[in-house]
Amino acid sequence: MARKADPNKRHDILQAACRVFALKGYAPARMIEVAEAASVGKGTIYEYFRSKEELFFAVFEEMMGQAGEAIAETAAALDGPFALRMRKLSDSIIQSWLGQLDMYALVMEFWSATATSPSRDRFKTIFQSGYRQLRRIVGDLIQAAQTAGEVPAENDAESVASALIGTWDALLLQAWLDPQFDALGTSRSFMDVVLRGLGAAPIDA
Amino acid sequence: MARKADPNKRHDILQAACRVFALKGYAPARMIEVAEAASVGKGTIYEYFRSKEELFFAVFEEMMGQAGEAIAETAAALDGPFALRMRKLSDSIIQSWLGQLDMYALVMEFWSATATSPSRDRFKTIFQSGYRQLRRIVGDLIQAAQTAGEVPAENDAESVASALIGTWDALLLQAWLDPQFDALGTSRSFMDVVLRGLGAAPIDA
Amino acid sequence: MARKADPNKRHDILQAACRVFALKGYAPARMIEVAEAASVGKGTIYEYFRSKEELFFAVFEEMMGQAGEAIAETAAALDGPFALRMRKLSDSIIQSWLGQLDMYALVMEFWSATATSPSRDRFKTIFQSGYRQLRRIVGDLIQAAQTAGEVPAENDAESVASALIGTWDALLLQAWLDPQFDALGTSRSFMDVVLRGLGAAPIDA
Amino acid sequence: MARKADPNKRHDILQAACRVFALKGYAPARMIEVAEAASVGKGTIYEYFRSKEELFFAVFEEMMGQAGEAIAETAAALDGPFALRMRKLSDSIIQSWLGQLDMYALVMEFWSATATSPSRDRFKTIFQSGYRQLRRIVGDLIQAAQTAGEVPAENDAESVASALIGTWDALLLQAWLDPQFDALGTSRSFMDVVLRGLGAAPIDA
DNA sequence: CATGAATGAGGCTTCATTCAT
DNA sequence: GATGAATGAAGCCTCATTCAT
Repeated sequence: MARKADPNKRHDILQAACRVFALKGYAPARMIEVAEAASVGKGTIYEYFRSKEELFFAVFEEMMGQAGEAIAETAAALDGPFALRMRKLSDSIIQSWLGQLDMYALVMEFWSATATSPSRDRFKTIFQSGYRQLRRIVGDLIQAAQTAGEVPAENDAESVASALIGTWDALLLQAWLDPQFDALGTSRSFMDVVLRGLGAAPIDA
Repeated sequence: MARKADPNKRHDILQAACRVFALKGYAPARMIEVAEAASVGKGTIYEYFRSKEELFFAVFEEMMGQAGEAIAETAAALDGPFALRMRKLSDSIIQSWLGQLDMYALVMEFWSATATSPSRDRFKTIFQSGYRQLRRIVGDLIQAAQTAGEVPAENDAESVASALIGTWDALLLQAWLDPQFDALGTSRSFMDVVLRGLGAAPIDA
Repeated sequence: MARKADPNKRHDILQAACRVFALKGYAPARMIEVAEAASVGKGTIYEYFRSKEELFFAVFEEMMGQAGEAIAETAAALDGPFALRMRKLSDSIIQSWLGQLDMYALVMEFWSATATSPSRDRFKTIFQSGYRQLRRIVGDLIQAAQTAGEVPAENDAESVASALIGTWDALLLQAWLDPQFDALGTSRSFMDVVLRGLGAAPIDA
Repeated sequence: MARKADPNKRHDILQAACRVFALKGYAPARMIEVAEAASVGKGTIYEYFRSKEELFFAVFEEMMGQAGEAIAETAAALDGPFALRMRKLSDSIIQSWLGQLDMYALVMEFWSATATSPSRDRFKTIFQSGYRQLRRIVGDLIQAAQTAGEVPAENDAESVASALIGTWDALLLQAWLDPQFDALGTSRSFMDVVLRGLGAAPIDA
């Protein structure tokens, strides 16, 4: 990824591409639309990105990186009893995405690219490492609670972590599908069940 | 009379399109590939489907319809105590999709179409009704157990249903992303937690 | 022109083709439209006509033949003084076409085919012989009057005939272009001038 | 700045399209042929014209505009007695078209488009205004002569104008149909008759 | 560096024609 | 003979990419 002179311009283009890809999808998006959205000439994009595909991947990397950082920061700031920490993490993830639900279309495009893009492997790798990171954060949270004796150790922390991540993902998907859907409320109700299943002390008791 | 219309031809084309779209994705898929996969002429596709878009939507409808039927059948055949019924349903869904994991790429194309296709609304409608159906099946299962006193009524059946469905979805996604991922095992571990959280009697006790 | 068994069906198809070609033009007309207009199967057309081109040419031949016959009949029935005969012929031609002005679109298609069709020569030949026939009829009318001493012989009957034919043609064109245009009145006014120019006694004197 | 837009390119394409449409006709003409004739890439045409249809219409507009201008100029330069002015106008029109008789095929395509093109109305409008302009020029010429007492006022100038225009049109058509046909001689003979009919003093007397 | 005019590969789709029934 | 399902050649047009300015 040869970065050219003006890093601002690169970033502008990335931002513009993000909006355009989110709105139209990868294949239907036109390079000219990205150029116009970034207020640059069509040729300028190619000064910063080798191709449409490359641009899309760069958007993907950027977005995943930011999402990962945001979660890592949130996780690092967690405190209080186990159930509360889990609730906070869950709420934070759900809420941050609810605040930019229109970006979910973009996530779908990323998944699609992971399935069928000529460079699907790059997409796959990033997605996998993202999942791995998230799984580790959640898994560590549970294991720490198990080690600390806050919850019994009988459950497989890894599995629960994987499943919870999936649940968040999917609740956001349903929210995106149906604006009426109460993703936050549903996630809280469900987290209560899961936490009880894990043997955690209820939050308010 | 002319060459009698082969009543299977529409279905053959649909099958072929399913394979091609799954393999290449909607936009990169070529009509000629579908034609060749179906062993028909390029023009023949247009005897049965107005356009590429229409063909894709038909594949979507067919697939969602079949998936819905399969789950409805499975749900109708459930018996035994609550925890077992849930486990059976979960296992059935996970296993049936694991058996055709390559079709998951297609599901992602459907999501992508739902986000950005010109006829996204049609996709959205089908997806929503599919989710609604599944939510009802799972929700009814839980409520029946609550009514029967098998589990306490304190939890919101609807929320748990929504979340569980999402979890299955997302576990399969992870399995598709990483062939090493044990979706079935993870789902079982997680279901144990959830069932305990719901207050259900353990399966083997 | 291999005529097949059922001459009625051939005629039906010809009629249908005439309507369709007049309405849509040669290139935009679809064989299926002709088939439907003739209430026959698409393949049936090919039992009677080798190709679309051939069908179009057959329509052309038919139409030119009928037009030629009609004019010949009219001409044969002319009587009275020269000016009256000319007026009658002129009126008859103008009126018969005004009665089927929508067919004028078809004439334009014929001209177009004469210019650019792969078999333009066949079209050209028919058109030329049609013009020749008409020129002879009108020319003979004038020459007969010259011979009979009804008008002076100083003018070139052939030239006047050619020009008059063109005038009728073009007045009908203007009528087709603009439904307000009074082709009959214009032709009468003009014929008066021409007849006076030829030295004919006025019709009403 | 990018490669500077060649201001002639639009015109070059128009010229090329003119040749190709004249030679092959609208429907059989291929965009690639136009591109090659203009020595540009296929896509370049679409930088200047939205579609094949649009290109064709542009050719039409251009041609009608030029023809109109040419006639207006000729008309403005007319002098001498009435009969001479009419003769000059007639000769000028006939001769200018005889000099580019191959363009007559294009005129026929325009007529055809006026009859059957999806945008026939645009064609119709242009044709009508062209006819109106020409009718006014010729009509004014006659009326001026009537006003000046050069010819009696008994004839309808408008009608004669309409008919004469049609006659020129149709004589050129016959010339195009048959290269042997002497359009100029015929038009002169006929003009003599018409002028005599109008009561004009003979040219050479 | 930035630009946008020019390009042409390639896709979707149409439709005249064929031919099995 | 009549039919219409099947076909594939061929065309219009799009749009990512290039490169002269």
